[in-house]
Amino acid sequence: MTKNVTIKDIAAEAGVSIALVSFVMNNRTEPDGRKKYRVSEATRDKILEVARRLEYQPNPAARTLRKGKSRVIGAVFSDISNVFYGEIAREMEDLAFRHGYTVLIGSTDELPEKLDNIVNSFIDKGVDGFIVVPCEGSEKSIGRILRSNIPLVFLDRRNMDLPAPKVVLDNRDAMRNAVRLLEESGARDIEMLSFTMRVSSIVEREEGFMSRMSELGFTDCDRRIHRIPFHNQMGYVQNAIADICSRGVDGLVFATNYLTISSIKVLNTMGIRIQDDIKVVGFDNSDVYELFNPPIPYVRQPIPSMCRIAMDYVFRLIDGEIKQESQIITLDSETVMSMPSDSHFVR
Amino acid sequence: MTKNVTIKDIAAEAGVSIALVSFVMNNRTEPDGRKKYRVSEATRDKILEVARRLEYQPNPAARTLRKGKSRVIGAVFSDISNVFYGEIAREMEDLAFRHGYTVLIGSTDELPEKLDNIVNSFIDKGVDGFIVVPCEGSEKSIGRILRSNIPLVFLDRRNMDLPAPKVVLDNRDAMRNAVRLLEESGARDIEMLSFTMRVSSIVEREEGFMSRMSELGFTDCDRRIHRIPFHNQMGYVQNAIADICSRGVDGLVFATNYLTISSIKVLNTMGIRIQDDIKVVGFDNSDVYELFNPPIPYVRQPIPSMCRIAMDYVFRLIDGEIKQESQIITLDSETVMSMPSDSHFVR
DNA sequence: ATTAAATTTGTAATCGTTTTTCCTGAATTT
DNA sequence: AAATTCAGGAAAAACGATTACAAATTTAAT
Repeated sequence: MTKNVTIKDIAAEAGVSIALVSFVMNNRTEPDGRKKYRVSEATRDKILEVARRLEYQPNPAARTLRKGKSRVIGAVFSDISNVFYGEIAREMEDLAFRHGYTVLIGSTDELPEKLDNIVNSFIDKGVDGFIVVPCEGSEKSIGRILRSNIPLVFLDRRNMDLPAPKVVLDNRDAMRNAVRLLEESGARDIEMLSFTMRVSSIVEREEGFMSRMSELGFTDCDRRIHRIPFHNQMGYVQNAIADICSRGVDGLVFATNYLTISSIKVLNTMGIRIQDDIKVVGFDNSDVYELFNPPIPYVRQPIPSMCRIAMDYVFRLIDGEIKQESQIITLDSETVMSMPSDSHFVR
Repeated sequence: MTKNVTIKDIAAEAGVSIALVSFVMNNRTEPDGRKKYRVSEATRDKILEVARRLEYQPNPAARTLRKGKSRVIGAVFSDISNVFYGEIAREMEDLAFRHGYTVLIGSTDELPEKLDNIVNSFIDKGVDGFIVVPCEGSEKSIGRILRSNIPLVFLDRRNMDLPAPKVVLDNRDAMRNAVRLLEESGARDIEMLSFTMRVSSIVEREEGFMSRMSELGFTDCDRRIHRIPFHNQMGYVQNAIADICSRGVDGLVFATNYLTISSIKVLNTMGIRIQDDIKVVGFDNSDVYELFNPPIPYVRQPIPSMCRIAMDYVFRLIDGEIKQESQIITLDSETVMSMPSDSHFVR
């Protein structure tokens, strides 16, 4: 806003060249012991003193322009106000900070146009790397990231065969486990609530469901999956649940946390006793599970590991330690039946 | 990464000067009808064609360096994985996008050192404006923002008498309403669960509680407030709730959403019937409220308005339309009592 | 003392845009 | 025909930092 202190001002004030100031400010240590810029103690101290006195703040734009790196990561999720992504964002923020990076966040609402806007905007802001949860129809925008040569890592979904690491849950196995939990608690007539959206996570969870169900001898597995549109879902959930209950289903699994929670609300409102009239297994953690007796078991994603691995990839891609190619990193889910421990609240 | 297309490449390819390219790319129209750059249709088209063909992406750092504006807002919250801040973040993201801005997010965990780190990092990244939920002891870091002449707006809290707009809830009134809801549902012996943290929102909510309680004729109002430390709170919540219940309290209000939800969980685990053995009113929205019968009423903050107003201030400060000075914008809370359903008790 | 080597510091190019100033030739006016 | 406009465009100076290279100075070696 007002005239900011620049390296030049410091140089003038300290009576040295700007190069020297730059050197001191960055305190470059000889990387390989070879000859490098050295500064006498005296001048170094004087420069530092002046910098402090004038409250020097290096200009990030100039630095970025020169170095070609902004130390900003762009994270593109479905919706940051969804706790699942909220936790991911939090984890990434912490990891990024430890590496001197910050995180820009964008929510797509599963709309390719929004994703496109965000991607363009982030490229325009000069992010050094992307972490993206791709929505349906986002191929074109993702292509732009690739062509811009900005490092890219996919998270949560791998529904595009592009040369980038993909950090995902073993969704198939996760849903098989969910069904198994229901079996163990005595459910026999099990169905699934899912989205029509064809993204890998959803599709694979449905596959896991069908896989286990056919092992159990069911032949109409696909008919046991109820798919509702992602947008304006609440009405559809009500209808689906009403339909499911009318047919005396006694076990229910869900493709996402959102479906789980809204279904629980609907069941509750309808006066259907959860874990008694119908058994359910949740997907992702939620505050509501432990309000039931017994608590609603659920399948949990290892969010910290997912984030750590994904961020590690972007950093290494940015640093040029590895080159970007198609690879899939699959993480195991955890099934949780007891109450979460207190440590859950400690950060 | 690889050589990016610059304005210079386009100029060469189109056989014009770089100035012309810049002019066309920014499509500057004469601001006051005075003499300005004029470009013939032909050259304009050619430049645009070349730019498109070469997939030109303007370099944001260079632009920022030249213009002195980054079009990035820094948002500093307590914890982005808390739904309350998640919703705020989402709202801000949308508003920012409409104005061509993006949002950097930082979580302080109510720790002044973390806030300090975030603030420094954001200043270093060159944000154009700050929206901050200040935590205890963050005066020094906030001072740095002020001295950097970066526009600043406080959100949710106003516990610092500094020259910046403060967009806050009418916390006093909100909590008076919460108590009133309890009165109406028949509670007589009402207490409050709060944090030891002395930030304005908490303090004012406590004041509201005491204000209404003394109107009701209670003289020991302050003794009716249980304050627990913010960090590692779960154990404290358990103790506090146990203590409260042992004294036959029949109504309970909470200073935050976190306290509400964890208390509900504890009460539930202890086998205490909410709205029956003890009546509660929640603070901020939550998925859990409507699982009870009748649903737990709550006090809601007008998040969209808060964000709209706060963002409006930063934008106008950035544009120099207004000058930064101390002022407080107070918003009214809403009390929500959803319809009772025919659901059974959650237990 | 003289020269070579080592240490400290300055010069200038560069990163990619934006923006002010100025130049050219043609059209219009007088 | 000379003077005046004006459209269309080029040149160059910023913006603030980094960094290769050269220059100056000190120290060491003979």
